[in-house]
Amino acid sequence: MPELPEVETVRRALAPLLEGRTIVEARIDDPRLVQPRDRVEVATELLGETFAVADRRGKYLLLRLASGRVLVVHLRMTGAFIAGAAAAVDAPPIPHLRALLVLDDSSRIAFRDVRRFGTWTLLEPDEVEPYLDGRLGPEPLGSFSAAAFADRIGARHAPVKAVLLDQKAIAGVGNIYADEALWRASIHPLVACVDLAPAQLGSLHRAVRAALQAGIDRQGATLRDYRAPDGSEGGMQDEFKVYGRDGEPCLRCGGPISKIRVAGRGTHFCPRCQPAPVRLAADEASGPATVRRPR
DNA sequence: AGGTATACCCGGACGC
DNA sequence: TGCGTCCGGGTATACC
Repeated sequence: MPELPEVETVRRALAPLLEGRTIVEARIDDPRLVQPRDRVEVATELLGETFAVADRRGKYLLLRLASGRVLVVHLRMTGAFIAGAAAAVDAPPIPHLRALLVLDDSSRIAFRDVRRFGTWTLLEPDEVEPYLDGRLGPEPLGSFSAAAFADRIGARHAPVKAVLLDQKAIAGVGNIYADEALWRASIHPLVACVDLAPAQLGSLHRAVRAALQAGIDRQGATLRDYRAPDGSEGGMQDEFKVYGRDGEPCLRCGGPISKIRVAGRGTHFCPRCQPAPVRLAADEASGPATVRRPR
């Protein structure tokens, strides 16, 4: 599922295809994509617009238009752009096609979405900043200091994994990269942020940035649905330290990776390298046998 | 009130 | 073969 690294990969691929191009045909097939707006209305507003810059904030793709309006796209679980040969007129039909843009160079930009959770939100210039600021915390790969990170999450009582998933805390981290970052920082996903030592907050800050950057460097992770607009797969899934590796040996200590549920999400970690919070010791008898108390 | 937990949307994958 | 259950991003709603 697309998180920051996947969305950034999509942005980089779309930018040269979109920037400077004018929309000569716009079609929105799925009313869900733009609700509560009317799909014909949105398509009509897009028609004749020229793409200025393809930008990103967190997991949102910001397709800035010459008029100052912005098409804010969220891929959610299975949303994907298809451009180039796979979207050409003579290409085979695209399953789960939800929208289609034709540009003034005759190229086509298709949007496919199996689960239909994806959204296209067309915002007026003055709506963009309030929209994003109301939903997102700071950009983790921007000028985001360890001190700012600690200020932001250090007092939270929720499990650190839940806080990493909170887009208002830090933008762009999803389930996969949260697990990867916690492993890199050797922090148990259930530890409350407020219980993290200053050094741990520092190492988590570094780990979040490193995990996301690794994802971008490998052009994202393809588990089943994610594809870049040209249909290519990412390579990050081969680099995962813990995600999807339950039962397999930890790459640091050799012990078996565990899987539990945190904040309603499947959570992978190494019980030996990422020691459980003391608070959990009482639950140990009823919990999974793999959860160990730190020594 | 503030923060946290849960239901919900949707449809493919999986298991019985 | 078929049906029920699971999964998950973000938001609305419930909860404490």
